[in-house]
Amino acid sequence: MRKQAKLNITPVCKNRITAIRDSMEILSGKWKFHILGTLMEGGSMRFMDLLREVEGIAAKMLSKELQDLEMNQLVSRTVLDTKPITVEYEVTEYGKTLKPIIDELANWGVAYRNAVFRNQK
Amino acid sequence: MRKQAKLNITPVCKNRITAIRDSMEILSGKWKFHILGTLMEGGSMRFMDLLREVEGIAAKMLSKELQDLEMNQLVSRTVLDTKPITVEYEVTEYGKTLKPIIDELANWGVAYRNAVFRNQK
DNA sequence: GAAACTACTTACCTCTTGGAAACTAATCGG
DNA sequence: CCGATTAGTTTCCAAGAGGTAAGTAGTTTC
Repeated sequence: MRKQAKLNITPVCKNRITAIRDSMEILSGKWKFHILGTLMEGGSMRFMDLLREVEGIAAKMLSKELQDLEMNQLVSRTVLDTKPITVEYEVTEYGKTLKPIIDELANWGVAYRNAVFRNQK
Repeated sequence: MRKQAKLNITPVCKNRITAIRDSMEILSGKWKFHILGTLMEGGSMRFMDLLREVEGIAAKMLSKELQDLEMNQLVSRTVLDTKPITVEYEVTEYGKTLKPIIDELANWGVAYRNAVFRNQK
């Protein structure tokens, strides 16, 4: 008799894995969490503000990532009728549902820093 | 007088952003969350089990990602002295501190699915 | 009229990610 | 000895992520 070695994880778990894949597809890339994190702190911000605040990002990347986020309704884009035209970006109500993830990510990163720091002392 | 347009986000926020970057560097790539999620469900699993359970991953990728995770002490590797040699992987106690992130990610992904489903109806 | 600021876009190029497939090496069953 | 199973490694390759730099276009300021 052949060894079966099937674990057959429950459907619930399969859904979990699918859910994780969905989330990560939407939030993939080097900059999305940074942009969202910054926007959540700063409220509504203009393009140039973000370019200055999100350290190291290039205009091209910022533009592309903002488009992605807008497409997924996580961020809203508002063109203001000011002297030199300005555009305001804001995290949508829906985007704010990501706050728990971002907070957990930030918490873990802080704890990681502390752990590494302690170990290297 | 030149316009200053400096937001000067607080140091607290800078740390937050740095923390997010740290987390994402360790957890980057297409498969880390999947592997961790699967291992958290399955307890200790062997290489071939993971290869079967983590849908779509290739041996090369699984091997590389497991090495990364082991290096960061998120997963432990134990060689067992069995007839055909087997290797068990397990999430470490430290790795388990990632559970909140993974849970939030899964929750959000489920909610996202539901939202899309409702909108497309 | 030149320079500067707004918000981008475009072109080009490089480096990394990740997939497919084949190969290694040890051991066991028949 | 052959084939299967274990846990990988190696090689080759394609696609995409992301960086640099320059260009576009409208408006305001000097």
